[in-house]
Amino acid sequence: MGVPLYQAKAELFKTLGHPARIRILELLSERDHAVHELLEKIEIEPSNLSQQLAVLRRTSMVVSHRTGSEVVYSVSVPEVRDLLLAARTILSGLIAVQGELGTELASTPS
Amino acid sequence: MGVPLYQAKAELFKTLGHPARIRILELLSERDHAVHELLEKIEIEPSNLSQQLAVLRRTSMVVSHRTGSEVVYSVSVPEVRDLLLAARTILSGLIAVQGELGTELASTPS
DNA sequence: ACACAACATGCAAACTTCTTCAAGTCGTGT
DNA sequence: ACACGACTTGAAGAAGTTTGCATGTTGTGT
Repeated sequence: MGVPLYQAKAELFKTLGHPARIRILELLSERDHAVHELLEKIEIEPSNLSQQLAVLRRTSMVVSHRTGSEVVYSVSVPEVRDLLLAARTILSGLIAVQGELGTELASTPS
Repeated sequence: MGVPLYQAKAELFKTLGHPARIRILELLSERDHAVHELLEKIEIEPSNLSQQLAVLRRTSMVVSHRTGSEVVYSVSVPEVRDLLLAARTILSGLIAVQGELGTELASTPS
């Protein structure tokens, strides 16, 4: 076996750990987008977008192909959408937990 | 609204983007563990483990409480397990994609 | 052949994260 | 009160990431 599974997982999550890359994947999981379309929807410099796309390409999370003068990107594994949804669920769980912690702190008698 | 959702997601994933933290969450999603139990199962220095636990604590992904002389950690949001499973699914999807890419490259006629 | 649009790449500065060591806190047993 | 085990915290250097600018590459229209 090559890399331990937990390390591969860590690298996958690290790849997702950037706001621009999240937005890209959210947009691509709706439908394919050309780079200039992404550029319209994400506030970021073109070269920066290219860098972030390169990161996603290196991990094979997205693939690209030229169509005439534009380059179109798509997600390579549709389950990415599930991952983003699971994240959303956990996020609401987390704010609930943080709420509890806050309440506890405010209402602790001693 | 505070922080945009995609940024909160990115931070969640960033928190997961470290092998030790993945292992911790995997172990804790099975059952609660005291720090010295984690230490037996994860190859890492005690102070480093503490640092990683602190990261998970800051994001409220885990909570801790003392029981006598030991400190016991637990996951605060059980859905974390789903996220780890989703990651595993995507990972197998990814190696499949990478396999395809390799094949394509090897078999391209021109 | 030339100019232009659409992207990608190289690189350096600014910033963040990781790792380890030394020092500190908090219970437990004696 | 003292020593010890179980953890946590602070700090600093090493390592990795992010961002933007300048420069390249590759198609398209003229």
